[in-house]
Amino acid sequence: MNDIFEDLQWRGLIHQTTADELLPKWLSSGSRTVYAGFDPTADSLHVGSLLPLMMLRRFQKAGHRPIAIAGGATGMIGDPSGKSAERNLQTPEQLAANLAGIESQMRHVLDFDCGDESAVLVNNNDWMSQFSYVEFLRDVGKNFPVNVMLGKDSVKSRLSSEAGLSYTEFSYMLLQAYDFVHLNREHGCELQIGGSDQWGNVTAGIDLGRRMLGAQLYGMTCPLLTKTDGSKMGKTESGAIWLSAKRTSPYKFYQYWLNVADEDTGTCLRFLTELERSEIEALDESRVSAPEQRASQKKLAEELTRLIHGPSGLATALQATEIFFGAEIENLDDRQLTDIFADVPSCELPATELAGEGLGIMDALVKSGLMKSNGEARRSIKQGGIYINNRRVGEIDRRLTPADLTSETVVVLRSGKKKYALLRFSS
RNA sequence: GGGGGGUUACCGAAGCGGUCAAACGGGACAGACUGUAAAUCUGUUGGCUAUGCCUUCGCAGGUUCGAAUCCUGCACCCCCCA
Repeated sequence: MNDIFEDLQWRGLIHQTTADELLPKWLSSGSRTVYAGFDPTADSLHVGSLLPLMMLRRFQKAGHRPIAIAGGATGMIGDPSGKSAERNLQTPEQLAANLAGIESQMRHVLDFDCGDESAVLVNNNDWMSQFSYVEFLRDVGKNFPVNVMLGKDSVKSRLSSEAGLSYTEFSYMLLQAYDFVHLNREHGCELQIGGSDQWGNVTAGIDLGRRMLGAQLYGMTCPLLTKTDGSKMGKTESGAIWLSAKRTSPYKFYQYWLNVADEDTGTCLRFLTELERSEIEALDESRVSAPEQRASQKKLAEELTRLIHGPSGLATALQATEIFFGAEIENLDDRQLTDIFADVPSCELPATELAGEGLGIMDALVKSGLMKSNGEARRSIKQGGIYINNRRVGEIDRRLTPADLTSETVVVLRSGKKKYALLRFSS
């Protein structure tokens, strides 16, 4: 059992704890059960969940038992953290499908089958839905002094704002607090971890545990993973970065991390990877001495892609990266191309188009959707912005023939630096 | 209800009878440079079977050899007075 507390501390992952003095000893003196909450509103987690997920992984590796709790019930109500839109109720089928998707992703990070320290995924709707309103008020609500609740930052800030706070949102902390009590009773869970914005909810759970069970529970929060400009990690103009390969291809996932700004990379390495301190410090150094090599970003992207998408996902991402940034495309088969160009639009054409004179390049560009009109295609070619299989096209009367097929049936068209389209010639 | 102003390409904005596919700025796209960054520089930015042809300047008509530009009606927007 290594000293997890010290490791977390130098990584900067400890924002606040409920027992600064006791916690290190408590963690190193036995196997504990730890939980963190996740949002089951989609069938995949996104990059924002990576930090708590890695936290659980660190605890599991240090010999503790992780519990991931999906907020099937609390997710319907909404944390009163300035969200404007009402949450929608999900059907039980949707929720089940989402949980299944999330669990399959968690399996990459957590070990669900290793005896005493096996990870567990639970859904708080399973026990919340058992309560009647009166029962909940009697068993749980009775233990919440309103003056304490009013003292929480999340409530105070909302009360003084114009938006106000609905009774439902005000009650949110009771639900989350009860989760902790339930997990303690059913699973012996004694520590809750979460983002620093969860502090109020975490401590509410600890208070409730003491009142209802007389139990000594602990809480720990991590800093939020944000970029230096204050925006959230994991968001791009085109949407969130997901952990599911279906929603975000391994290539895009890899590229996201490869493109992290220098200033943010050190934090990401500490928060999201398991690299040794010495290695991370060497990378910090490299960002000063040889920033153009971006060794930190490469390592970060590599570690995370391997963890989430496995060695084969990483291999695909690396191969795709090589191709997307210049390498000529050759010696690949349809399967590999399909993997690599997973995000790229493609269009089917009959193989006969290639026969005889072949298919005019301008025609091909328009049909692929890469260019809106012949005129645009003509311009781009003249400007040197069009490539076939990553080889620049020189003349506008270039024609595609079977010799241009880079695999059994595919020709790869590219406009500019990164815009690709596949033409599939089926017989 | 009365008076005035506006509606131009992706956006903003010139043009006020021919030389207008329409200045200029932004954006976007491409190229060079570069660290797959930022900045910078260059080019392009209605369509086509392309030194020409076609369709565009709120909508519908009209005047004229010729209209984004003038006239009439309609729609929408803004301002001022009641």
